[in-house]
Amino acid sequence: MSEEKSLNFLEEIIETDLADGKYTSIVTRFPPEPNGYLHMGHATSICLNFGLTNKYPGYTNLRFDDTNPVAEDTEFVESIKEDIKWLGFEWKHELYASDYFDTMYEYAVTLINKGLAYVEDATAEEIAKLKGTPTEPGKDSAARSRSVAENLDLFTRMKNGEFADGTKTLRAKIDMAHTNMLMRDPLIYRIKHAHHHRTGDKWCIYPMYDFAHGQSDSIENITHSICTLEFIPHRELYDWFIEKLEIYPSHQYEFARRNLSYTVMSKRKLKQLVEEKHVAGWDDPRMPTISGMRRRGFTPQSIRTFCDKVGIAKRENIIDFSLLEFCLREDLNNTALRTMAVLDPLKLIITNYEDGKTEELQSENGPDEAYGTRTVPFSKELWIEREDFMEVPAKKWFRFAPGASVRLKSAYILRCDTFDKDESGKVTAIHCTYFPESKSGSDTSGIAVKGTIHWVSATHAAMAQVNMYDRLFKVENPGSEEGDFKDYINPDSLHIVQAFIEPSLLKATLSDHFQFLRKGYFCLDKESTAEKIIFNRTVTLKDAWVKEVKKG
RNA sequence: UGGGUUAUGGUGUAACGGUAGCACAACAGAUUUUGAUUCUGUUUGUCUAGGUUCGAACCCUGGUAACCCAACCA
Repeated sequence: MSEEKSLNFLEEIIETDLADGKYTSIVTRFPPEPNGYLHMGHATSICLNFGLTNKYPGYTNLRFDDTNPVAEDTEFVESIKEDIKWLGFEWKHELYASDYFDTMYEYAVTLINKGLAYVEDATAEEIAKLKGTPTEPGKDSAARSRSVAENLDLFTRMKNGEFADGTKTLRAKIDMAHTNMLMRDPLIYRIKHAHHHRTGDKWCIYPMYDFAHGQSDSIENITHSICTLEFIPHRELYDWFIEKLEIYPSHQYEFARRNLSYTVMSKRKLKQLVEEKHVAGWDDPRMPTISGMRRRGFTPQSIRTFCDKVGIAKRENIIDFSLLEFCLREDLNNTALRTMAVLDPLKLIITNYEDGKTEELQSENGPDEAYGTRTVPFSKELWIEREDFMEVPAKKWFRFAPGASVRLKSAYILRCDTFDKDESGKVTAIHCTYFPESKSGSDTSGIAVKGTIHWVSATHAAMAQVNMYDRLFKVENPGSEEGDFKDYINPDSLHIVQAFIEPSLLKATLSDHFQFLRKGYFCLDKESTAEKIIFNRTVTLKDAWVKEVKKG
C-alpha cells in the first residue's frame, strides 16, 4: 500500500496552487444543461469534479446551465440530480445560471458603458457573412460604431420586449480580424420570447453560453472550472470577460472527453437512437446513459472505479469497453448473491431417484462464508443447460455426454446413461444415475469429476423472462465509420429467453445483484411484476470454454 | 491556405534530463464443487528526421498525423 498513485495534470495544478498559497481550498462545479439525460461522459466529469474536492479541501456545486429555455425542462433537472446521487456524490449548493440573470444583465450594461458591447441589428446570415472564415478576417458591422447612449437604449428595449426574436442581439466589441473566431465580436445576448422552466416569462432576452458560464463560475467563486477540450478556444473569451468586468477570476481547464468502444456518447446520437426506436428509451439497458446502466445492473462503485482507472489527460481516446466490464465484474464478484437459473433448458431425469421425493440442499450465497447458505430444492426431474450436454463430446469436454459423470452444484454426482431425441434429431431429455454417497458436503463416493454444472428442480422452478443484452454496436467506433452510425447497430443486442429460476429468486428486489452461476450477473428489471418476472443480464462471466471452442 | 490542441504496446495511463512502469486485453500454466474467482508467468510501445547532452519519451529545429474553431446550442 506504500506505492503512491501519480497525479493527473489537474491534480498537479491544484497541488501547486495550494502549495503556493494561491488558494487554501478549491471550488469546482458540475454544470449540466438540463436538456437530456446524463451518460458515461458526464460520469467522468462528475467523478473528476467531485473527486477533486473529496481529495482536496473545498467543495463542488451542482449548477444547471439553463440559459436556453427552448431546450430545457424540469424533468431533466430531476433525473440529473437522481443520477449524481446514485453515483454517490453530494453537491454543496444546487444552483442555476438563471439565478444570475439579473446580475448578467448588469454585467452587459457595464460592458456597454465601457464601450465594449453594442446592439447588432443584422440577421444571423448577415452576421455570419461578415464574420469571415478561419483563414480570412471578418469585417466590422455598421452597428459597431453606435454610441453608448444608443446601445443602452436599444438594449433596454430588447429587455422590455420591444423587438421580435432574431431582430437584435448584443455583441461584445473585440476584434473582427482576430485569429480566434470566437473573439470576432461574439454574440452575448439574444432575444427569445420563450417560457423558461424557472424564470417563467420574466425575460425575453437570454445570455449566450460564453456570457453565462464564466460569469456563473465567477459569481460562485469557482477556482477550477473544468471542461472538455472543445472549449479551449473559449478560454480566451472567458478570460476577456472576467478581465473587462473586473470580477472574481475563475480559471478554465480542459481535459479530453472519454470515449467508450462499441457505443456512441453524443447526446444528439443517443437522441436519435431513442426517437427512431432502436432502443426502448433513454434508460434502455443498452444505452450508455447513467439511467440505462443502472437499469442494466451496473453498480455506482464499478463506474467510479472505472473513471479512476482510466485517468484524465488531454489526448483523444477510445477506451476498451472490456475495462468497464472488468470493473463491473470485479465489484459484482465481491457482492452479488449466487443463485441458479437455467436459460436454455434441457430435461434431466434421475432414473434411480425416488418419485415425488424432495431434498432441501444447502448452497453458498456468496463469494465467502460470511454470506451464508440458502436452501435449494432437489428432485427426480431437473432442468439443466442445453449446452451442458454433448451427444458426441468434444476434446477436453468435461460436462455431460453419454457415459460421462458430472457434479450438480451443491448436490450429487450423476452419470449420464441415455438420452431421448425427437424426429428432428433434437435432444429432448437425458437419463442419469445418481450416486447417493456423493452428496455435496458429505461425499464419500471417491468419484472424481472435472465438471460441475448448475441446475434447477423442474417441479420447484419458477419461470422468468431474461433479457440477454449485448453491445449496441458491431464496430469499435460507430461515430467514425463511413456513412450513418446507425448502420452499425448490432442486430443481436437483445436476445429474450424464458428461463427456469430457482425459487429463492422469487424474493428478488430491484436493488439486488445476482450471479446466475456460470451464466453471468443479472438484476431484476424495473418492469418486472409478480405475474411476469423479468431479469436483465448485466454482463456475462468470463468463459474460458468459449475460447477453447474457438481454437477448434 | 489561419489559429489552437495532442502524439508512449491492441487500449488507457505513468515516468517532471538518469533502469520505459501500472492496469485492461491477449497468450501459457497452477488451483477450483462456477471452464468464474484467485495465483504465477509470457508477448507487445516512446509518430518521424536531425540537433543539444556523459545521458533524451522528456529540451531545441524541421516534418507527419489526428482532433477542435466560421450555431441567435452548450
